[in-house]
Amino acid sequence: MARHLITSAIPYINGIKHLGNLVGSQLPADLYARYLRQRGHEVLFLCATDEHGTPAELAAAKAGKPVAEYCAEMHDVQAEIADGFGLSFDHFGRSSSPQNHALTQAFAGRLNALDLIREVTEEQVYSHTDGRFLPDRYIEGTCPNCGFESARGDQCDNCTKQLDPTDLIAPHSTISGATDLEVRETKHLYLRQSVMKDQIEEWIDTRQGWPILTTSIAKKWLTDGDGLQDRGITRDLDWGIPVKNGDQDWPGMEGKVFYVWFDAPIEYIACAQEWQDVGKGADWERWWRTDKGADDVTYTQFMGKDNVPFHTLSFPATILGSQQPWKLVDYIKSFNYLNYDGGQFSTSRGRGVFMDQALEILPADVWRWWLLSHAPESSDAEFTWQAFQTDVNKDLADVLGNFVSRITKFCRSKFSEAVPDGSYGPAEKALIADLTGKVAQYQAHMDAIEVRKSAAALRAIWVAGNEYLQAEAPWSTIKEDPEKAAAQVRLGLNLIRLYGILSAPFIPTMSRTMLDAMQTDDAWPDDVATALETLKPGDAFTVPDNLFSKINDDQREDWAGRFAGTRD
RNA sequence: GGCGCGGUAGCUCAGUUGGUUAGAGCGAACGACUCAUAAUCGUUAGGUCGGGAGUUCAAAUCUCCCCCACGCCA
Repeated sequence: MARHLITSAIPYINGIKHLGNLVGSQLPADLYARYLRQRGHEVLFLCATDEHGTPAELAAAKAGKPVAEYCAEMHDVQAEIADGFGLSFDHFGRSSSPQNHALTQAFAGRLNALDLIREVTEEQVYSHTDGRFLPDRYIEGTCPNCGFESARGDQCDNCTKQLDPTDLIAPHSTISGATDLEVRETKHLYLRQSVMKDQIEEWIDTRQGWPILTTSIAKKWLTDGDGLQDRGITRDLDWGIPVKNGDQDWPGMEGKVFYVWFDAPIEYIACAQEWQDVGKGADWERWWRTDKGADDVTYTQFMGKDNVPFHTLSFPATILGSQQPWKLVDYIKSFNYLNYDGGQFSTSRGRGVFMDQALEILPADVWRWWLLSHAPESSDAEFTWQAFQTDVNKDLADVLGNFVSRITKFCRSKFSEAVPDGSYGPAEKALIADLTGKVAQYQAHMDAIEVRKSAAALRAIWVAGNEYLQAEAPWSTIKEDPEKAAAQVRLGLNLIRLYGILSAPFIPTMSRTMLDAMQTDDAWPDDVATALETLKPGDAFTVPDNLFSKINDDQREDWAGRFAGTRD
């Protein structure tokens, strides 16, 4: 038994995430957490909402609510949806928690004491009407280069010229349209990542077997141009963690908050404190401090590729820079994007299926199965309704669901709703040998967090049951040799149990249904032969309703139209 | 413009350190079966591995050039 700390990239607070976000971090993290728990390992699986920053303030304003209230509500909404998808977080925290405030301030103080923070005076655009400094992308104006009227403060989308907000002709705020903008001097703190370049690079070089996607992104940021750059860790905003030097005030930084990229990953740690403080666990430092018991912890992070730089460079810079014995990540599993029907999912245009909508139209397990079996591991993946329909109908209804159905109904009609008696012969032994190999493959892929391959291996295990039944044909056997047929059915019922156990990380609800119907436990099959003897002659079972109803063409067309764009 | 991940059967994808007739699933055609959600099982068809040049006894796999798609950055 080992100890595994697992975190999923924390989703931003301003709205409900789409399926591409889900499959890029939370869902595969849940798959892995569930699997490790089933194998008997001690797991702490954490996630949270990322709540600070300008987008949260603007979303709250649009909703007409104070930002703290808005975030609290949206956190509960996201928590409920996560629960609906069966995401088995040990705790779903909030980056705005008191624990994260204190910890983020403590890290800043520590880094400052070690001379890894410097103050920089820079010019930023202030909007009187909005009453705030405007990030570059919230300023638009006419491009001085090409005359394009909607050039943004950081770049002109028309001629692609790199811009400063002060270059724009007739600049205005995209929040309010205000033109009463003014350039002001403001002071910010920068984390001196540049002096830590070698240390971080050295650390990354010690990481073995990371996905190419992960290391190539990290290396690029380390070596491109002038190498790793210092990065601002503060902003002129109201909503965030107040800048403090540990628990002391930071002269000159009054009214400023930490930049969201700095406090968000620290929430991974603070989340464990929250987990303890709400009474779900104890001794959180045992998971995070290598001097307090975390040296035997394996820490795995899941995230989309856009988050890789923060997890390979920024967060490690924070931790390494502190020179404190915090647990560093052991393995980063990163994902590419899921595209929607030939284009991108778009939150702003409401293109694609969002998590709440997905649960409205189909059970979570259906989404879990399809998304995980098509996880964008090696390259971007593509969601189409046509593929989704044929894939889940085939895999979940025809291969798995129908297997359960045909066995249980056959047994009920020819024997009873109890496991019949009969001993296994050569064909059964051969199947057990075959499955022993297939289960070993499945485990190997799950251990390696090869999501698609795991799904394929699991499916092959399901198929093996249908192959066996088709070859042995108990419906024929029963006419000449009822005892042999009884053995075949007994094996079939035990296969349902086996499938229920093995499938649980992917489709926990259907697995539960299968195991409940077989009225059995969910012990992992360390030995397949033994596992397939678990249901004994005479053990009662029930015939479950069909596990999954197929998606028909009308539904598919209806949904394809409904989710093509413009949500709400 | 620079960089990165890719470009393998109609579709979605596997193909470790270069080595026997390039694989899987879906879809298609045909056949078997009839317990089951008209489900299942089997067989077959389908690819000049984006294009070109090179290295090698041997390249989807290495090198160079080009094309395409996506993404990141300046």
